Amino acid sequence: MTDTFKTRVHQIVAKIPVGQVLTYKQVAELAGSPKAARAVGNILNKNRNPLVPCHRVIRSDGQIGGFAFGTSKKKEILLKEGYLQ
DNA sequence: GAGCTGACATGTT
DNA sequence: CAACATGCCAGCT
Repeated sequence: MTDTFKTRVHQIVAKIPVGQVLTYKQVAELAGSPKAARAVGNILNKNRNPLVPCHRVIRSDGQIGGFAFGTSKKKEILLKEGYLQ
């Protein structure tokens, strides 16, 4: 199995249910590197796979963070998903 | 094909 | 507010 950090991040993020979000740090920790929060954002940013809801990954501060299609768009999606209100 | 540098959507001190 | 720590990717040589 291709158990690389990048692949693992994709699998974890793809399993996030609607209305729920994970932080970059949480995803990095589940992926096997609790200090690789930045790497998680990098993977989603460079790969931004349509199969991976990268908009469901936010900062540990509760901030939206960033988004390849626009930070405002990410907020809008979370609003629509029900995480925000 | 292999190695190095820079950039990045974070986090902690 | 600013600097440092940690990991991956893209581009260049």
